[in-house]
Amino acid sequence: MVESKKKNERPEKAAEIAGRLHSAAIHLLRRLRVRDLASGIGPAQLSALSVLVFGGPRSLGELAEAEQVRPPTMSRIVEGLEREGLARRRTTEDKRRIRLEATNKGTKILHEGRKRRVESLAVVLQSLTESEIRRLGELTDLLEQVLRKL
Amino acid sequence: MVESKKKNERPEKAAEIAGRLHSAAIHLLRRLRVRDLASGIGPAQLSALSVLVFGGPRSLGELAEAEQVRPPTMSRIVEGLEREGLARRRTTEDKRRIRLEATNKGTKILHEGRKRRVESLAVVLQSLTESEIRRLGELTDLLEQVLRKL
DNA sequence: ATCAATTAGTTAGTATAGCTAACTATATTT
DNA sequence: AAATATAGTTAGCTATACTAACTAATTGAT
Repeated sequence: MVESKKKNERPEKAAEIAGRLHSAAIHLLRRLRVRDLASGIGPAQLSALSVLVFGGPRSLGELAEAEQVRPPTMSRIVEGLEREGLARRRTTEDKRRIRLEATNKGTKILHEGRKRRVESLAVVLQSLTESEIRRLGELTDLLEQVLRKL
Repeated sequence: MVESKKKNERPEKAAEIAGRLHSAAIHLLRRLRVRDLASGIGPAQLSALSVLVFGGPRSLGELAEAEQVRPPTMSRIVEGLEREGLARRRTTEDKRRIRLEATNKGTKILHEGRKRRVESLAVVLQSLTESEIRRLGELTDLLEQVLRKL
């Protein structure tokens, strides 16, 4: 990467940071995925389930949108969740729609799995100084803010 | 989330940040993946190719380790890259080993694809203030540092 | 009130990406 | 020379993604 000291360096800096963030996200998930597997539930199922648990019941289309996948993909993900007894489909007044909700088992599994999954990351974070942890929290805020605009 | 004002709140804070970072990483990649697809090359192939392009040639085992996947998985990823003419296998002195290298086409595709993929993120970043971008850069440093310990 | 259009979800078929187990071929060690 | 170890591949399974085409239900227009 060639460095530029010209006055308009913001776009380059933004692009560089974007690339590094992207790469960091890939590697973070690769490492945490290992722990996901221990719970016997895939990352897409886990993520969808967490929406139901933390965000409450919703339709398949809404869940697909929240998870940024197409409806057929979500249909299969839910199929897996249902097979494992982690979520259920409920009929609604509008008979085309379904209402998806987490079961007690799903809620429990999620909390346990989430803990295990993020545990190793949390361990590393605890080795940081108080101020580094705080700064990482700020990064997360900023990142969440950026994601809402994306 | 219940807030705690007790003196030992670091572990909780770390766990909470770990969870949010995990979730943010998932959603960041989901959104950027959409642009990946435009290049007709999957995310695993793209990521492996970028190691070859930016990090230079290496064996299959080394690449698998860098990418945190098992050798059979990398074998298939390379198969795809080779089929598309983006990388090639070369024999080495030790005839068990292979040397993987990016082709010119692979190098070119990667640079173009990388740009397009991260473009939408970079656009959003540019809408932040100068100081927010700088802070995001600093915080990305911190995240990379954490990843090295993970 | 009926027929067309829209909406919600599923099914079918394809591709990528992950795993383990078992295999082949080469290199190293005893 | 034979046993062991290492590097990759092959085979077979699962999950996750897509588009296209389907069914069923609702809404809208005539």
